[in-house]
Amino acid sequence: MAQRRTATIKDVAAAAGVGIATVSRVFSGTGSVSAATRERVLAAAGELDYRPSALGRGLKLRRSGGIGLIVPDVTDPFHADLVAGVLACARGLGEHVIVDAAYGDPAREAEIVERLVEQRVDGIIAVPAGARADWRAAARVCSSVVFADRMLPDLPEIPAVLADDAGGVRSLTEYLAGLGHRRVGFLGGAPGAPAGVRERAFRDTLAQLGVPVEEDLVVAARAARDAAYAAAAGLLQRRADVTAVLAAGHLLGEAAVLVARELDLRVPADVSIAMVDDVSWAELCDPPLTAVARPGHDIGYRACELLLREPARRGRGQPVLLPTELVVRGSCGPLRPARR
Amino acid sequence: MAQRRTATIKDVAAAAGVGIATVSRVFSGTGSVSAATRERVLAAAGELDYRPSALGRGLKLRRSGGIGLIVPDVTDPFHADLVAGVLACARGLGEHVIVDAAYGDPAREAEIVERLVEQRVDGIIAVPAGARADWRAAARVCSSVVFADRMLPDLPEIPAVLADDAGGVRSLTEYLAGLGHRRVGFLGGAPGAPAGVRERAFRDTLAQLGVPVEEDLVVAARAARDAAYAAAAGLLQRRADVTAVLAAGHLLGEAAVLVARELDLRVPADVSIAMVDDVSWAELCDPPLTAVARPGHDIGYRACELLLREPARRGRGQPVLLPTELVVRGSCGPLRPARR
DNA sequence: CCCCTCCATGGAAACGTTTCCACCGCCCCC
DNA sequence: GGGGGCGGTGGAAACGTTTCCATGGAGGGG
Repeated sequence: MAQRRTATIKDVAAAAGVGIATVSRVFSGTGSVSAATRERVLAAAGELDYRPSALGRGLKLRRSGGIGLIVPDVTDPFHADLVAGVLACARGLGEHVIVDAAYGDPAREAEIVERLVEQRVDGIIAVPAGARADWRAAARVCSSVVFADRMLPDLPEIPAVLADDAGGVRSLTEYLAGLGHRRVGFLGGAPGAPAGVRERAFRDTLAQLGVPVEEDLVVAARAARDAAYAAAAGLLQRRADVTAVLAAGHLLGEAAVLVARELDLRVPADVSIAMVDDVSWAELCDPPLTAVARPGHDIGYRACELLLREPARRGRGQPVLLPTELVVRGSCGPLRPARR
Repeated sequence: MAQRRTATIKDVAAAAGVGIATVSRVFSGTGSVSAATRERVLAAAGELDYRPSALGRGLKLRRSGGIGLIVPDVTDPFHADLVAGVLACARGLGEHVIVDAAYGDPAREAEIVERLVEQRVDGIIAVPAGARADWRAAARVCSSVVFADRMLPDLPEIPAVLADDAGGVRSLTEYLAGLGHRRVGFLGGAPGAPAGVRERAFRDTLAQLGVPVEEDLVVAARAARDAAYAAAAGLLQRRADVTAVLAAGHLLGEAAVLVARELDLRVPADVSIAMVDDVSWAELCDPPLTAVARPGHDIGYRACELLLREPARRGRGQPVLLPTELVVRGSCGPLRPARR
């Protein structure tokens, strides 16, 4: 039982009195093997505690049977959802998933891509941080690439699965405007960030509704807690006349809630707050936060499907857009006389 | 540039006019190669866009250069932290990480272990769901196993890295008792769950403080949102005289907060609430929740270190215990006259 | 001036699979 | 009754590395 080394296909073949080709056929399910022989092979394999080596198979097949997944941060609830979606799909297709976090650093991301290529992964799903990694090379050398949640303007040819952020922000903006708000603050992502879609949607929707956009109310912050807090604090202190805040991400929403509390602003009596990303704490807040849910799990699942099952549909056409959903809770109220 | 197939070590050797052994030495850093030759090899490799294949190397070395990580749910903030810790450590050691989620299902877990063994991972880190997976076999066949956050009583020989849950619950219990609370409800994990440590610590601490434990106040719930909610609702409705609730996990804490709100109980005026797991929403709650922080990131990091760097220290001795920290916020107040 | 050592290098044998090919009976159909 | 498939099987050649071993010089000490 406690054999010197892990059993190989050769050992099984010898033990079962057949050729290695036959053992291979039994385990890979290809070709034809008589029932009796299969039985014998399986028995021998069980006896020896044999597990086929993915390394040997991978070398021969020139693919590892796994995919790579790069997210900015596994700790972020949205990205965690996305990871779960990829895992769910990959499991169904018999692939394992190598996960890594790039923390928004293009250099780190490039390094991860490099490593994944060496692993000869069957494909890479990434929430890309930047164009520094040689995505094209990765796609060419050994695998295909699908972007999730974000796409890179420089690389339109790489397929992507995105949430309909523009639609989400539009419904949020319309909702706030519908409540009578005219001076709505917008907390957005970093200036150059690909999330510019959300800011554009905000501006467009307001324009469409005939509400003038005050530049002063649109602020941008890096995707970090401190930056988000600073941005929110800056906005609410500078403009005491703001009656609603639209946070374009859960970190920004968190900051808005914290700053409002710090400034003793009642929600929604003094300010209405709404955000993008319906993370779990939105419901725990007091009052519960109105938010736009973005389907992180589905994005991951779909990206994985696109990568592994639909090579045909990849590469041509527009990114896949998944719908968002407005979840109205208690953090937004009708316009009241300006505070102060 | 767009070569027919990805370049191999042979192609590089031919292009550089050297033997493949030399190319191998250049890339693996072993043996000695003259500077001039190294230069030539690197140039040729660059020209051909060569990446060594981890598959070939793995086959020869009989290890894949990756480790497996099994958690109940990547979406859970605590486990996400743990994953991040493992990733951080593994990256430093040049190993990749295959992540999968077992959702508390021992059968699924066993299947994942099986797959990881086939991948010939260098080791497995698991937050184990049960003893159904053949952990011993996994450890024997190809890799070593380290448990994180939980251990299995049936398998004391498998090394583990845990949070000092007993200590955390003790400080929480003492804190509540110190505020004068005598009828403290305890929301704990499923009856058979390994988290029994927490319930025991609760009972022991109370006993030590001379506070009698009322069985009626100690309830258990499966690790799911609905079960947690049901348990919390049951407790608070059944015993209106409870003045404080200790939730032994963030899902249970969430449930307690929601139920308290549902029942129109003011926190902490009517009930004090405290929980294990200092997840990010604890600070966003109103009032912010007092909690015991468990070092998820460190647990992951340490488990990975133990697995990859300290094979000597594995196997012998007690599990590694990492300290917790009581974070006092505003959700617990001094005892007041019973509600009603 | 010779021998021993050491560095730089190449050849070749693993590592554990899959799969092409060839082979052998057997059954079925003409 | 003979020939042509065809199901079942084994041999052997890849797949891309690492590494042991052998070889050939160069240099240094006796």
